[in-house]
Amino acid sequence: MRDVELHVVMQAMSDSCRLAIVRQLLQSKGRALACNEVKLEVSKATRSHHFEVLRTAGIIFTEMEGTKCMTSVRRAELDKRFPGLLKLISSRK
Amino acid sequence: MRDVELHVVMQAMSDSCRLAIVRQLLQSKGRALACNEVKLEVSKATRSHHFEVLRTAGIIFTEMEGTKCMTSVRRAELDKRFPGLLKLISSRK
DNA sequence: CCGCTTGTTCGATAGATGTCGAACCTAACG
DNA sequence: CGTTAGGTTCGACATCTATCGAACAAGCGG
Repeated sequence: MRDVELHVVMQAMSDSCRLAIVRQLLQSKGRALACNEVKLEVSKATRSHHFEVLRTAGIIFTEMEGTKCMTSVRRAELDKRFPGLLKLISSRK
Repeated sequence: MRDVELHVVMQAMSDSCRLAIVRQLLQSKGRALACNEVKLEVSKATRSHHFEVLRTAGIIFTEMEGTKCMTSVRRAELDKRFPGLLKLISSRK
């Protein structure tokens, strides 16, 4: 993930669905959420797709727990590589 | 421009060409640049397209001066609406 | 007035992206 | 073991996007 470029991250965050996902994750104060717990108005398939994009961009981290996949934001890594990014995202605009 | 959403800005910055444009503008310390002055490895048409996208997203501002169009970043507005964004962009990664 | 410089616009094209339903997979639960 | 719940994968599709060359427009400099 050290080689993720800014434009890739920007690209990942350029969709309002994905922005919503990350914002909800950030709001859950470190507690990982199951994909299902995130409120979104799209189908299962689309939802899965968006999580995949975020994962590929190095923005989220997913850990399987039984049949659920618990997801959280890679806060530390992102803050290190792109300081200010998460703050920017969480300030709702 | 008060109603530009973050995902629109992100979308605009999700292309490495456009990121390069904004970075060069930021580096020119407030001096507006002609589109031509910005170093890019794309055709005139494509270049024009990218400037248009940035303009629409409210990121740059263009003023005609003879046949040239002098462009600069809308620093103040962006800093106000999305604090940290420009810093994030200019830190080369 | 002619040609050059600077950009814009148009039409075309190839590739990426968002979206879905349906089929599938795999743990957990009875 | 059969069923369900949570996700993924697979086409399919429509839309968007980046890119280009060519044609156009509009100042400017001689």
